Amino acid sequence: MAQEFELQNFLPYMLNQAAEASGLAFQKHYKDRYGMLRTEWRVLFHLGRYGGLTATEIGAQARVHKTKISRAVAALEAKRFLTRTEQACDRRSEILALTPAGQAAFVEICNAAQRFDDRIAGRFTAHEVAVLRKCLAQIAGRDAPRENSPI
Amino acid sequence: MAQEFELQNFLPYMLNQAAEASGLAFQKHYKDRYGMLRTEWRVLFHLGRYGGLTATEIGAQARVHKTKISRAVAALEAKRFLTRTEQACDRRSEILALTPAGQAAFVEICNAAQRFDDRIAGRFTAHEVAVLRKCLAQIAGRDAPRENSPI
DNA sequence: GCATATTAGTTACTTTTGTAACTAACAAGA
DNA sequence: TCTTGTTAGTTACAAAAGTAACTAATATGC
Repeated sequence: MAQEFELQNFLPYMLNQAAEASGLAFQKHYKDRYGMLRTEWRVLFHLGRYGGLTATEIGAQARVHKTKISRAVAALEAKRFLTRTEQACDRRSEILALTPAGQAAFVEICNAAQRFDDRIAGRFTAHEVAVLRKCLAQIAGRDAPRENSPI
Repeated sequence: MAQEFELQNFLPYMLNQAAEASGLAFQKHYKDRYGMLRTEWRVLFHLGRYGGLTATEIGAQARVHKTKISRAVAALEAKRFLTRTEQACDRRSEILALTPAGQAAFVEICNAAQRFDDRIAGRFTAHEVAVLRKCLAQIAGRDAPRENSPI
């Protein structure tokens, strides 16, 4: 059995290669352009898309551990892309919101992402893309304990 | 445009989530069981599958940077999973080969991988899996400068 | 009100990875 | 032979991610 096994056809390996390749290519829109890390771009996205949120809310939506959120928020704040606002009712957490500069970056990166996605999808038929998305969603949803796994 | 963009439907994001979920689930077969990192398992695979190779040959086949290979080889050697044999003709490189223990681990992990792959594929129709593999291979192949990128 | 538990977030420490510089061995041309 | 260049691999240092422990604020049960 092990004699016929090929890493090239192993789905987790193929997924990893495809994810790395596309992720690496997309980096230029947030890393090269703004010096952001992936988690920073994700936090930026959630704030841009859903408005003022607390760090915990972002972590829950993005399924990212609070440590990573904390670091990303600090980095975005240093870049003047977001501001924190204390809440009177609960002084433990703060509402995070994008500054105009953060908003601008959000819009630009989202537009680039949309074009990037279109470009990948353009290589396949509509049916193939539909199947791809369905399979990816399925695989991401299952097999993933996820609650607190990617810390 | 940025207003409608959804990270959940962004292919690089979906690929990343699916890769992480499946990769995390498969880890137990090499990390929990043998304390190996992913690159170690990949090196083990190449040696098990293709026999004695030098570090550079593995790196070329697996598209992994020599630094990562070097560290993986050292770790596998410490676990007594491989041995190095000097070449008289070129004393810069050494032929790497699995020990019986390394062979055994290779066989066990490959078998687990085959079952794991079957289990994922089993959630979809044969046609869907074919489309998925085709798309993944395409995406991994393009968009990837790869030569020396993931160092 | 007070002890205890929970929640939000940060900080410290460890492991892994990225990047670059380095040593050693070989190759090739003057 | 003696540079100069290339290749194989390792090591050193920096950046990032994982893990756990921590502080501060709030909630809960008595």
